[in-house]
Amino acid sequence: MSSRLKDVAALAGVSTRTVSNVVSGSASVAEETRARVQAALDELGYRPNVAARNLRAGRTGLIGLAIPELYSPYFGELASLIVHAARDRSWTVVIDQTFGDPEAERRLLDGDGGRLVDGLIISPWALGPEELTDRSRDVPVVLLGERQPQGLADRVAVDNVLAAEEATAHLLASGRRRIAAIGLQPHLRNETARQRLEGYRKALRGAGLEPDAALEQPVTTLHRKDGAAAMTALLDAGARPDAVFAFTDELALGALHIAHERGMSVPEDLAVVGFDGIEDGQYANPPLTTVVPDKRQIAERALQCLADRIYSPASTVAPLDIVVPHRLDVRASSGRRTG
Amino acid sequence: MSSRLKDVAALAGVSTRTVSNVVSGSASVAEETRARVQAALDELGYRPNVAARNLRAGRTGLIGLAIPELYSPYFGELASLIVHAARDRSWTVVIDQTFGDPEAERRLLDGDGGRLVDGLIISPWALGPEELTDRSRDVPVVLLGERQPQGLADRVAVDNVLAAEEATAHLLASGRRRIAAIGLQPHLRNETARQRLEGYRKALRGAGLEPDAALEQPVTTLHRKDGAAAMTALLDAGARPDAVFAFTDELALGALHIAHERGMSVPEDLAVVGFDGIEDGQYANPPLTTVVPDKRQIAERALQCLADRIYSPASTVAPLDIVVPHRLDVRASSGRRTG
DNA sequence: GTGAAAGCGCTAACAT
DNA sequence: ATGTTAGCGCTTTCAC
Repeated sequence: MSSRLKDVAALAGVSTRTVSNVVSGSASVAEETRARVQAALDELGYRPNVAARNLRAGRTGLIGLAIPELYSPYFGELASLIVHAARDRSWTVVIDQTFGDPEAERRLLDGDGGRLVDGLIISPWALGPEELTDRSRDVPVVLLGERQPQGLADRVAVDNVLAAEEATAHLLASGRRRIAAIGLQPHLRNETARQRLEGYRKALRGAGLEPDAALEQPVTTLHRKDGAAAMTALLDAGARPDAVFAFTDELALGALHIAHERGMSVPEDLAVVGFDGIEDGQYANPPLTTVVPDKRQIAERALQCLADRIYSPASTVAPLDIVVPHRLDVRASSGRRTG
Repeated sequence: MSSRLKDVAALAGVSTRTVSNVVSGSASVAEETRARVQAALDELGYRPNVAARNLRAGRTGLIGLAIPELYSPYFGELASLIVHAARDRSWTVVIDQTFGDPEAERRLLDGDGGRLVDGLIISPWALGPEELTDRSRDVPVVLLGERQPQGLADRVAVDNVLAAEEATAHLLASGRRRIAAIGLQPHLRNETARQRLEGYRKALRGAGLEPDAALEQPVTTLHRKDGAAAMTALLDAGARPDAVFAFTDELALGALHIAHERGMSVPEDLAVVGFDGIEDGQYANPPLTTVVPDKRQIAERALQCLADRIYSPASTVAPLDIVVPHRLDVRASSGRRTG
């Protein structure tokens, strides 16, 4: 079926060495020979065998991206940026979905039965900081979001505490006082929700308000339906919030949906702020105010970390803790109250 | 660094053959030997070298998924399902984004400089049916959406004409008469938009209406912003539609957004129907009526096609043209008009 | 500038 | 049941 270097060499009447040189362009080849080889290459429609190349090179040219799920807008956007940026570095991305399963995360960190990838970017969900530790460390790993306390891997993230504090402060500044937080995840070891909660409480205290447990609503996962359920629970419990800070945009959109269903007008009766800067938010009714992490930079820096570790395996540079910028995009959902 | 079969064999005092047998579990090994080998395996933290295995097997265990973009909800959901279903078949998916670039699509079909994947699932965007033809055909290909007329590849899709006809008929049934179509793409060779337009017109004619060019609005790409721009153009041109059939949900959501901005109430002043069944639609205001392709089945059947071709390369089964079911999810955005 | 050949790590055909 | 070894297709050292 497909032809090998040897076939091309035979056809061109040269050795495989020469064909290899022509293909890679590395060493110099006499012009006349090159032309003859190229003709043979074209005639046979030669395609290099990646597996053989990899075996030889000791690298696969593949990097892994492990995210909870691909279908949610935030991870979709992030994955898109990473796949794109990886191509610029001649890497191909293989994507794994963990669906928040700690076993799946552990397995991937552990190498997943086979050294398939040269590096791994993982966005942990179920695993907490200390569990990110004990792994065989065969390939470089970059953590998205979570910090690894013993410093066993590079890490790229926004400043969640600060961002949440700013989002909450923005609501406070528009005169809101009963600001609900939607998105606590006490059942997970994951730090992200904890940090956003911390920023939220910090802002409240900074404004002289004491956090009210009745306004802090946990969720199971981070989808629209969870935001809707949380909002429903909040309202049914009589919490009477005048604003909501949701830890993700999807949660915010779910909450928004329920607010409409219940006849509350946004932002008059209820201001809503989300987190993630997903595209949907701009087209919600009203458009959603949100904390926008610089996703492009997350992708870029994560790949840069991987590149540094992969191409300088001996490097003893201490693990990096990279904080990427974010901004608060203020839109209509958190406008000043008119009522 | 990482250990090879040979190292394990040396440690356990057996041959590589035996270690290989233990690892793969294929041949029978004496219980006592197995235990000794297993101990050595564990001690060295052995991980098989995928590249070597692939080279030996003549397969990579990788399949390619080429889609226009990963960040849009429809492709995100589809990719998620395909990645998931691939894992069930012990395949790993490498994702490529073509961003609607015909060159990128051609390159991927052509093998992309190296036989990296065992099979390719591609959702063509810029390339038309006839251009899908001339390729080296090294690995099996499944086309999503587009048909390849010479029958050079399997194809999986919904019946676009029928689905569009049903969507339009649904709007007609609720008394709409000036139904706009948003999503024509005359600049592309791609068949999908053409088929949905055909179904739309068919339904109109079936109701005794003549298609009105002023109500047929082209778009450049298929995002919310394009839907918004198309809706704006339609309204500014004085087309006065009483309903919109958008060829994708994202277009529909963009149109919905503008309708709200212009103070039109949905569905009273304007009914809206989309296509794709993305999750966002359910949480829109009002929730979006949409044609829902059975995406799970698209993923499943596409992988099945690939599996059949990959594992029976000699098979002469004619290329399949698989039509997966769809349904119309009627939600509030196309409710009966009250005005 | 080009050829011959070793070897990357694995599996399986061929031995015993 | 287990050892020995050829060979998957490629790159590259060594020789000329």
